[in-house]
Amino acid sequence: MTILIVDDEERDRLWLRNLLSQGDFSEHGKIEEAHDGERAVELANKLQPALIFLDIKMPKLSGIKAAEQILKNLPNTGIIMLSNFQDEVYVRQLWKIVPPNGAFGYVLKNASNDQVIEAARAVLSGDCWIHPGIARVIQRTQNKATNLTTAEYEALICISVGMTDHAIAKRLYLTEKAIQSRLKSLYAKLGIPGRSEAQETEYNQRCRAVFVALQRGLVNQSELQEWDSKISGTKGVIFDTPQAVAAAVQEEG
Amino acid sequence: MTILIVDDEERDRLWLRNLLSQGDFSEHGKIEEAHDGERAVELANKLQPALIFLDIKMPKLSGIKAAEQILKNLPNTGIIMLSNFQDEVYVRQLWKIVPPNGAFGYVLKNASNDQVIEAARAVLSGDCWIHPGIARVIQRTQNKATNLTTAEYEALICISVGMTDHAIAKRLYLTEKAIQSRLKSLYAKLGIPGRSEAQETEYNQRCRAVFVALQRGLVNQSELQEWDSKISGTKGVIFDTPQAVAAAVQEEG
DNA sequence: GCTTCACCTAGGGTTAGCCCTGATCTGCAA
DNA sequence: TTGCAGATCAGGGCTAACCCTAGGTGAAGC
Repeated sequence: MTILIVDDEERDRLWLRNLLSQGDFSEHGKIEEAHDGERAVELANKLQPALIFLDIKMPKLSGIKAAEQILKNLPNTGIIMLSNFQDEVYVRQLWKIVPPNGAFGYVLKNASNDQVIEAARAVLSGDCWIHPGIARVIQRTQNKATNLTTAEYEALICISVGMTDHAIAKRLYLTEKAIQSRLKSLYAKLGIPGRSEAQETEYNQRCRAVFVALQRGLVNQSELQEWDSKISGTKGVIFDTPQAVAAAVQEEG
Repeated sequence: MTILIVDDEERDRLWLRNLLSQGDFSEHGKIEEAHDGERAVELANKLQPALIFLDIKMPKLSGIKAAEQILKNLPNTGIIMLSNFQDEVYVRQLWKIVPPNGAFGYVLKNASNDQVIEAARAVLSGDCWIHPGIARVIQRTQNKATNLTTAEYEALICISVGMTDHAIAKRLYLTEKAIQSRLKSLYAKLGIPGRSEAQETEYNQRCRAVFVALQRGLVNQSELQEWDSKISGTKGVIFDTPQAVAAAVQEEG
């Protein structure tokens, strides 16, 4: 049985390797390492490991995207994601790429040694193991009242990088009114009181929404940076929503 | 010579301990450990170590505050701060508490082993060692055109947690016009174009300012969380500016 | 003394963003 | 088919947030 450890930080690779070799995992096989996502995909296809530890934040190819490519060829691979943060963004993304009955794990990097071992065993025997710290995050992504639609999520990202309603509307091929409508329901789901609620505490909803989203891990710093360069750098469609694609095509033709 | 390692993560303590014992640091003394800021201050006063490694983000007492207390009693202690992020907030805070000619270091946690050793040697021989990654951050804190005043920084924090101009003014015992004035110069220093500049890209300055500040590390997530609870929880003065204190006293009396 | 600089204040104007109602269209399910 | 729910769009009202100019204060420095 081969285990693949993928992380760009030497310290973390070392930590996992020591941990795993203390258990009985390495008895029947080897532990291999990769430093980035691209190499991880290569090695996974070559070695067909039973278990892969994948750091999320890596150069070249993120852990999420690497997992997507690996699972395309080898859907039975057990994958354990490693993350520093309990970010809802990542959980959202991960949920989309794992096969319905696939076994995967999600452990935070401050996990105890026992927890990592536990997660490894669970995934190897076909179960999932989710770090307790992000249990409520998962729940939130499945609760209808708090789970954001793609439309609301788009709007959130746009205001987070500082775009105006007008700029967002142009970007998404919608009217400003539509954006305001999206924002309104976004604010509601994030639980931000409006002017009419006459609360004690006054909020600038727009900024408050960004703040709350940040605290909940709906967006995070490095994700936002990517979005910012994507939005300011190029022209055309950002999100692959049907309307946007249609409008973009129509405009060019 | 005694060395003190302060970090709430076992993995990082282990990493440092191994690293230091490989060098020639532990020959003439011991390496001690602490798990949080309070314990660090205790141990520092008791052991009077020549060198202290301090993680910034810790429970009970942050590394910055711990350093402040330690340096009060033992100004000649060499202190090396450890941080995950190259955040300008921390550099700002640190700059205020270190003695003018004190020796200190600032290393990021993704530093190589050699860099840590190098930093330790430098600080022990009375020099400073700053991680290359934050060199430009330091430069920015000393550049007049980009360095924020305390007033602008206050305003930045307030809009970052989502307060309105009105709420900020009430909180800081100022007029809304004063807040707007602060914000205006803040936007200028952050390089955010206004409506009048008629740029291609339109920005909501308020949100954009938060975004830029976040990317530069002028504010960060955990800092903002603290500010938020401080602001929404209590009434009265937030920042210790003279006017605010005076106004608060006058109001009560 | 004077100058400089950072900061607060003020007034008056423009606009973006939030609020409400209501209409249209879609897809989904009873 | 009917009804329900969601998303989009519209118009009109309101206020917070930005823009400009300009005067006043206090501290630091020549």
